Amino acid sequence: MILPKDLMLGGELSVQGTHLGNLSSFQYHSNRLDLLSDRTDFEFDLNLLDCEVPSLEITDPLPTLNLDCQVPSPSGSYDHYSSSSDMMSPMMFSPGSTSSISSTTSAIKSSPIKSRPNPYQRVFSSLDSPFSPLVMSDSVKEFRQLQASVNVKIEPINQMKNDTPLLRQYLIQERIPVVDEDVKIEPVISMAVEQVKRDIQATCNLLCIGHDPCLWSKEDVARWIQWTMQHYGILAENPFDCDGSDLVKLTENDFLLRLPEGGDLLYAQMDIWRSSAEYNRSEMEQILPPPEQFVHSSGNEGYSSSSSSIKNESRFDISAVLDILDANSPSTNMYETNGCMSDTTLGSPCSMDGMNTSSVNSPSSICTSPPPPYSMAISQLNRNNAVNVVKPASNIPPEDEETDDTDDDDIAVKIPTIKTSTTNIHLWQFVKELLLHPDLYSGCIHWMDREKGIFKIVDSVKVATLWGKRKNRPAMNYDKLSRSLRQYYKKGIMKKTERSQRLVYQFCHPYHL
DNA sequence: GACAAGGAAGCGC
DNA sequence: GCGCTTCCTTGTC
Repeated sequence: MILPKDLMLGGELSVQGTHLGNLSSFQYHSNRLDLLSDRTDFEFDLNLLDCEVPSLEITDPLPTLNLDCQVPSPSGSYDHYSSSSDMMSPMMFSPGSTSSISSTTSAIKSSPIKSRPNPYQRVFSSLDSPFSPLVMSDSVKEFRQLQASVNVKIEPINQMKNDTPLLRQYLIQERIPVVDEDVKIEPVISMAVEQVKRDIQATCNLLCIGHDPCLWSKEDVARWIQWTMQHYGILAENPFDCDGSDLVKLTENDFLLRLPEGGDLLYAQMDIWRSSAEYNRSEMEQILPPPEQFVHSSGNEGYSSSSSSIKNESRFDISAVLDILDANSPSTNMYETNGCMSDTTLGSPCSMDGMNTSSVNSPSSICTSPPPPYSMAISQLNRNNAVNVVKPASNIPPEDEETDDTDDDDIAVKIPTIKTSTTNIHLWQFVKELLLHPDLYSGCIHWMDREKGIFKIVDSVKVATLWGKRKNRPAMNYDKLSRSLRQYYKKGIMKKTERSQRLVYQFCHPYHL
């Protein structure tokens, strides 16, 4: 179940008269109910029950909220909502999942539960929950004792300094309790902001667009729209024929008018990007002296250009910092384990069965989104930061620097790649890149079943050649490339197709998304 | 012959 | 250590 984004929690949580702290969040997962307060985290295993889960009563100032959820049956499960998903991949719900949640709360009614990824959740997916869960599912008896009633008194969340819808959303979804004013909120804000930056940076790298939507060209907008729609499974033509400055002026209604199915999601994403850009601007204004002062203090006339250019360069300085953060992120490791992450860990590739955990998706019901396809690329940014400062993410692919005029180059040049990710890109990412540009590469590789991630290499020589150019391996051939692809079988990135077919490979969920 | 599958060693980061 | 790259063998089509 997804908490409506405008539902504010924070009131007292008591179970059978025992005060358990202030409720920060509650969630239904496929097999458990989580109640989270600022003191601890209660987890109930629904599989141990043959009865309905306890009802939650939320009293003033909000209307009563009655959640009447059925224990999952073998044929269905509750919508799954986990907090550890990886950023660059959409979190999905199991297509077969069902939910029987009824509510009398206006907030809930105004926010119908949809089997779609929550854009806010996706963005903030990679942060660890600050809670150490207290698992109480070992004993049915214990649960039955607690089952009697859970009374939640809701009190308005105190206004936070620097509060923004973005941060509030993060606090709620990442189970970070909203507390009294005297509690330090800065570290939490910092975490949220850094995570947003990291996610956005990754997307920028992937799409070769700037961080600030206001500065996007029409092409940038189209690229971002296409990418976002694809990741949210929105099947429609891009209805936005405008540049970034016009895009950011659109309201949610404007988005919905243009895109009734999914316009709200796109708007939410745009809102995040816009907020982040504004935050960056304010941050830069604090960090950077005025242009004139810059010139005076540094003596470098190179900085005497317009303030906008200075901001632009600074933006990439920040990227370098984010790269360092990214390099230290546990997300990569998460992918490599079993592909699934718990709610309290960072995203990993998981299954689309349960929405969940960041980063790309697997059959397990716990995980959710795929590992960020750009993680490696980002990790290289720091090393190549100098390049970035001079030439921010551009559409100039590595091939541009070569003098080779072969047809392959002509094609490769069109691929929007990032200089910094040129040689560190993973093969599966490269393959996806080709697959995502059927207009350019359908002649050598194409999807056979996009939903299942099955694709066919039509021209093995060309694909290998392109890969070799990207990796600066002139001796690359299909034999070597296919060997690398087969390595992905063990890693869970790809799998053998049901029926062995020549030159046909299949991505594991959710790497193809 | 082309390709699939996988072992093994090596390399660069 | 990871993610390939390279080389190799064996088997299938």
